[in-house]
Amino acid sequence: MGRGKVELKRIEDKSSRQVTFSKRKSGLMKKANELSVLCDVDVAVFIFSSKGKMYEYSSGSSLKRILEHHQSPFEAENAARKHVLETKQKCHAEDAGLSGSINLMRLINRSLDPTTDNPLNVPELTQLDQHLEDLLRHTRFKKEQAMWESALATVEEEGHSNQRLKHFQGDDETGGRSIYELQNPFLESPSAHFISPDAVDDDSSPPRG
Amino acid sequence: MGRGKVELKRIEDKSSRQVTFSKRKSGLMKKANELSVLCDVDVAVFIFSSKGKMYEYSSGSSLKRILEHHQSPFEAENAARKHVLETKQKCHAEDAGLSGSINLMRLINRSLDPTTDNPLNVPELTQLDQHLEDLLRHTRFKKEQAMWESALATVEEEGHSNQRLKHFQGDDETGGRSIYELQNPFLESPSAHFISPDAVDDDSSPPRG
DNA sequence: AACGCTATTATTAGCCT
DNA sequence: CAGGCTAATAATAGCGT
Repeated sequence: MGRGKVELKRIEDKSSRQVTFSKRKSGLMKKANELSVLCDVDVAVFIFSSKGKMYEYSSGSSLKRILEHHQSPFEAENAARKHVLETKQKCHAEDAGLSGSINLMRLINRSLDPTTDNPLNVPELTQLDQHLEDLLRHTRFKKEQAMWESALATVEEEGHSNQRLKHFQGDDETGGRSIYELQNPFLESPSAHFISPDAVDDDSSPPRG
Repeated sequence: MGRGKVELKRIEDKSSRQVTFSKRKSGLMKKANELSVLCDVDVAVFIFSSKGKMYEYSSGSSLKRILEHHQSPFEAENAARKHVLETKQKCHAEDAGLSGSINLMRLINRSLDPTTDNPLNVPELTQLDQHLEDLLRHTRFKKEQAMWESALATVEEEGHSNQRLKHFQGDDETGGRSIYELQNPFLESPSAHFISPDAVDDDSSPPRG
């Protein structure tokens, strides 16, 4: 929508690409905000320019409350899940875990962006720390569960092709011990990496769209 | 833009709100894609409906490579930073850490969404586990660093109002030991929560916009 | 609830300053 | 390069099916 139609391919001219970026970026964020308000949903938009600069929009409604109340995304999810299980209707508050994860994303992005102009402060880092810890615990639990299920499926498959199902419901004399010993999801090498935490400031043209 | 102008407030009629959501959601994602292609940037859009369902767009260019190569976002960030430090020009590949974090966000979102129709499988959970571990290490390093700086600033401040700066550059006989003993960022209680990892499947109408 | 159809409004490409 | 301007294209609200 302009003086001429435009085809969907990278704009080669650097100058007009920059202009188009600026215009369309604000357009996108306006649209995101409209969607959020009109339809009462949480929206987050992240844009990473080729220079590594991040631009962000997020409809922080329940977000800020979550941040202020120092609630972990896992706690929120847990509460949400309980609520879903209890009522299964009237869904309206249990998105806290999901929209809360927008906040987590923001923290992660800021923590990973070496060119950000406001790096995380200590309370934010502490919060991120706790969130990550919760998430890690949650992830490992899920992994353990998934591995069990996977192993169970395998055994069930084999038992099926051999004779009958007979998948240990209390009376297992199949010879092997138990599926629970097939793998231990918690035994993973910590995979250490080296870190060079110097902050880089190469902000020649700070954007403010 | 339609038969009538619309004001920016929540659409109260549930039906038309749903229709508008569907239409504008695809519109937003189209815009996001256009911005990504035309301006050669990475874009991610996350939408969380009030029912807790997540919709997502992301311009997965370098993303998939990162996922396939099993690269942690921290490694990516580290590599990116090195590259920035070395060349400081020709920025084009070092956004891997940032766009890579989009992938992390996707994993996190899927892991937190109890209503997703494709929960994380074991390789994905393993990958998420490692990413979170890296991020946690990174975050704690940053926190430690930030605490030191904070403490240093405090001491400097006090020294300033007392006499002179004199902030330990090797010859500190100020009486106290060292700022490094003021706080230990790694001493945090693990903050255990209980977990109810049942998967809930309440997918009455799976979206496909 | 999902699709098609316009009348309308919204966004913006190319210029100009 | 950052703002206006305007012609022109794009998105979509309200209907009908």
